Amino acid sequence: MKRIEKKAHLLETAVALFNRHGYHAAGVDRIIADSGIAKTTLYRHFATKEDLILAALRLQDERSRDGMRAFVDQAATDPIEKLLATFDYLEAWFADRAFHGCPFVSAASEYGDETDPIFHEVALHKRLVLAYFEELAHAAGLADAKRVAETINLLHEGAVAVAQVTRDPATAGRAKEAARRLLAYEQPAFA
Amino acid sequence: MKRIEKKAHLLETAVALFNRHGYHAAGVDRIIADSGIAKTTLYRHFATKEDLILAALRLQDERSRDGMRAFVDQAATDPIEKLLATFDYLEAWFADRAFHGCPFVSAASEYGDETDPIFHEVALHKRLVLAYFEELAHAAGLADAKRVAETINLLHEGAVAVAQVTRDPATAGRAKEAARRLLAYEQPAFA
DNA sequence: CAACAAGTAGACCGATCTGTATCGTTTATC
DNA sequence: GATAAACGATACAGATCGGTCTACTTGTTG
Repeated sequence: MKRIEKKAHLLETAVALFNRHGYHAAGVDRIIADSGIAKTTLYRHFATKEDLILAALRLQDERSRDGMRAFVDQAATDPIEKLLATFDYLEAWFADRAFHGCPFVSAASEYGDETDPIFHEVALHKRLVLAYFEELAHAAGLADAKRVAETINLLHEGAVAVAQVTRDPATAGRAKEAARRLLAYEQPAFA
Repeated sequence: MKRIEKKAHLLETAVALFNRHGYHAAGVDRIIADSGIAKTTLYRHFATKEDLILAALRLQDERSRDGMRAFVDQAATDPIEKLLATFDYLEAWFADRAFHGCPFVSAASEYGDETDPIFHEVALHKRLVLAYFEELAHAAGLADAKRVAETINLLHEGAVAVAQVTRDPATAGRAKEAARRLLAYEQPAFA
């Protein structure tokens, strides 16, 4: 492994352990043991464990939003169908063995103080995801794009929470059907 | 404080700390410090911390389901209106200072192993809540009560997750409106 | 009142936590 | 090939973790 890859490898290991066991339960000792990288090296790249958590969240924010956008763009061209395709992206995520619920919601549970930098990072991610839904709803020419985006967001978050406990990827499909029925009755902006 | 109340007081303190800080972060030492009860007494009532967590979850399962049922029964008589009233119950919960997301989802995040007794307790609670929605949907005479219940459940879980991060009790109202639109197009069982 | 159960305070245990210090080795770059 | 930065291995520090133990006090109940 090249030196430049070590930081990335540490982050990947941390992400996996944080998602699987939680942020408090996944200790630094375990992260270095699983990654095979020395503790000194970890603390050279990340000043504290909190820094490592923040970096893990930022990585997953970027990766999940880029991934959803890429998935949606190749799945559909019609904006309404794109909104619905976001649920197919969810289904693929749920089917992944590594899925253990939303890492951001989990982080908000363990660091729920609103002044905590970790909570702030979570809130930022959620705002950006909602903004993407709003972008799609606006592109679909819907009269109340913001409200539609909030509803889609509710169904997304609900599907994630339900799938976390039931381990059933089909949960995404049920959320998609609810979204389809709701979208069927939405009015276009200039009608 | 009567002796018999000490166990209950310990549980209340534990519930508050678990919800505020998470299950790993809320240590036994802090629970006894906040409750003002000796550690020996805690371990007389609860063999391990895991037992305490399980008891905290069972208490909240019972309390939340009984509370929702009571709230709904006094809020409406029509079964459809009862389904919608569950979102008003959510709104009151979100407005509570002590609200920090769903304690069961948080527990599932920190104890995500499916063989963990804590995860099992979470899954049980979620099944019972879903069964209640199904009971209401069935009473409403809806053709596909199970699917309707799952959709209501999705909106519930979504509202909780969104409110955990946004701290906005009005989230419940938005979920309620989505539920109302969906229910408006549902078919009765014998029509 | 006697007797027993329950509660208190706090020392203590071994394990684990985050983070640091030491020091020899590897790697990249000029 | 020299130099400097990065890495590895490991010991260590101080705090905290869940949990036990002892010795004493309080409360309940027949």
